[in-house]
Amino acid sequence: MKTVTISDIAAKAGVSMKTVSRVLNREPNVREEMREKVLAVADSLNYKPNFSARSLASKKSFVIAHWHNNSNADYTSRVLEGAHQACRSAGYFVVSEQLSAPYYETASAYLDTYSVDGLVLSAPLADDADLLQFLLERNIPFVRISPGTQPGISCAAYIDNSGAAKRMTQLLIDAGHKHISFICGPPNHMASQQRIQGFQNALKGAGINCEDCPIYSGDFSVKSGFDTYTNAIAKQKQISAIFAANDAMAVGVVMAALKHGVNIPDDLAIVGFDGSQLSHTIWPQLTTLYQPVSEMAEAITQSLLERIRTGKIDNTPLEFETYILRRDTM
Amino acid sequence: MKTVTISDIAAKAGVSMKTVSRVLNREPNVREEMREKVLAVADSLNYKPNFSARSLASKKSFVIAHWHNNSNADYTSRVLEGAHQACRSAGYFVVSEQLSAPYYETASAYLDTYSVDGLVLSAPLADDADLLQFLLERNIPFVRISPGTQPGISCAAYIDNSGAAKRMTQLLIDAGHKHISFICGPPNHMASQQRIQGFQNALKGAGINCEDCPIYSGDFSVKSGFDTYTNAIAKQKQISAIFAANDAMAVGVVMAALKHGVNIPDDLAIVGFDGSQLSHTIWPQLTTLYQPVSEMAEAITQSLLERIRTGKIDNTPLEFETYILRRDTM
DNA sequence: AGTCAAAATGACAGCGCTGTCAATATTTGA
DNA sequence: TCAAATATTGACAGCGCTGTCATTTTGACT
Repeated sequence: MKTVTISDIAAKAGVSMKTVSRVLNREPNVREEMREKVLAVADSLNYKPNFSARSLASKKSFVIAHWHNNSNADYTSRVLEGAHQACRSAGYFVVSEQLSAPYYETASAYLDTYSVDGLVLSAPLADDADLLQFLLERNIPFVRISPGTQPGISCAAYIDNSGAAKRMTQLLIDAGHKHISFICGPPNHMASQQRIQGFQNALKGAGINCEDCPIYSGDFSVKSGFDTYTNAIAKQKQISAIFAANDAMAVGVVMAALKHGVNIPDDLAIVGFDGSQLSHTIWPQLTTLYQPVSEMAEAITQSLLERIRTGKIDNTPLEFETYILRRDTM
Repeated sequence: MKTVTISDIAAKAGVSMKTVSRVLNREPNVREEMREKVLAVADSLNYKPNFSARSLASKKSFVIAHWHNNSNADYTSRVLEGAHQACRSAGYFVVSEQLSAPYYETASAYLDTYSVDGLVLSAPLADDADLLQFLLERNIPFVRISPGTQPGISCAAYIDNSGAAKRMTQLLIDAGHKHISFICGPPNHMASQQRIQGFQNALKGAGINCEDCPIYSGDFSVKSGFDTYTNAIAKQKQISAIFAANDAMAVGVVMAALKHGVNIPDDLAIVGFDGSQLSHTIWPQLTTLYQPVSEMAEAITQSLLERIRTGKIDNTPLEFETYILRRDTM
């Protein structure tokens, strides 16, 4: 089966190769009738473009890399799914890579070997200062999902962390809780700070004494939630609800509370933040806040492709809606 | 910064482009001193090969696709990691794709658009008869991880399911359990059948009455483990241990048992099979059987690359060792 | 030294496409 | 109506590499 090339199309349509190329690449300055004729011929010949040739001639790779340093495979796979979705129609490949520290060195080695047209960075890698500076210097297009720092240096997908945390806290308050503990993530993580902010706003709005609502910090791992409950919260019997800044820590709290024989949610309500797979894998199922990770990834990847195509930089952040998934733990 | 090409190397080394190409591609029939000189010059010029050009000229894509239909992101990410590992040194890309049903149609559409040199299929996709036939017909090199059917049609990575299940069962028996229930996976899944086999072998070897040890079937999901315990096992007080054919179902059992107020492991021992991330995320941590998924993927990918490079087909299965991770639930 | 096969090397076309720039067609405006 | 401006199209080189096949070198054996 002979490969069909644009020169075959050109011959059959009675135009030049370049015109065929223009049509296929949606370039401007082609008459409508020409476009239609070429498209029809291409279709009749069952033409499939050759990426390598395109890539060689145009010096683009048609590869988008997704880099992460997140051991949460569920989160990563949702990001990847969205990125794929965006790339499929544009004819781009996505390769997903778990980057190892030191990030910018690994990145540098990677980019020496493979050529990529753009990068999708997901949190917390999206906040690695060295890596960001490196990418900026090398002038490699990148976008970020839920970065916590340096807003404005790239296009990014966000959720309203503060607002969402406030709504979640309000839910707890409405249920009558007055002693609510919050477990936040790493202190340098802006998203976590924003969630604390929303938590405290809700408390203030309801006239609840912040001193009754201690804040602890974990590291976003299941273990840190488990340990925080065990070491710090278990003995404080007046605390009737715990809000963890992500699902993994919330699950850790659930597990630790279960171990202490606590009745969930009657004696202790627990809520998380993420809408992760894990949140409904466990029993009791976790009440959490759903983030549309896959949609965020798709949109941000689309904007990356747009930037690559047009060369125009538009760093307007994309904000996404979240909603509470109310389940067993409150 | 001008791109360094093989013709630059050729000029500086005083040889022809073709000789440089031979050296760079490890082709035979190059004198040792020539090889060394070329390599030295390439290094001094900091030469980086151009994939597109190579690909265009050689009609290879240097892309390996990993296809799966597994919603278990943890498992998939471990496979991907291994595949990456194998491809990195060979200069291949890996793209990972969740294939949607009907598989062979999606596959066909995918291969019409993208060109790939080979495929890594992970279970249960590795057992889709239509897809396999399609790949065989199109003569696309592929390898499989833990296939349950049609051994011999491709190179594959295996573990000794029966032997491993036997060892795990023996552990339970040695701890004094005489009423052990087994939850298997989908009946057409050979790995699951082999695990049942091993379970029953151990029972027989210990002279335990199989009728005291009922077998139920789930679908490898957390929910099916949860439901099986709740609907079928909970009321059988004599059952003192449950062996689930994978971690997800075992976790479901743990969760359901927790919900029933059962004391684990004193009143009920539970063991899984996989060594998944999930197994140690929950409390109590699950005793499980570790499978070296990532290593399996790496080895099998290596053999795929070998087949692509040499054209030689060697479908000798690769068998891997497993070991029991003993934790809280038994 | 001479012969011949095998090993090593090189010349060169061309993979399929796009960028550049020149050529031609069409529209605009006076 | 005609020149100038603009839109559309085409010719062709060449992206960096490998496959093919011809040529040269080497080594083994008379």
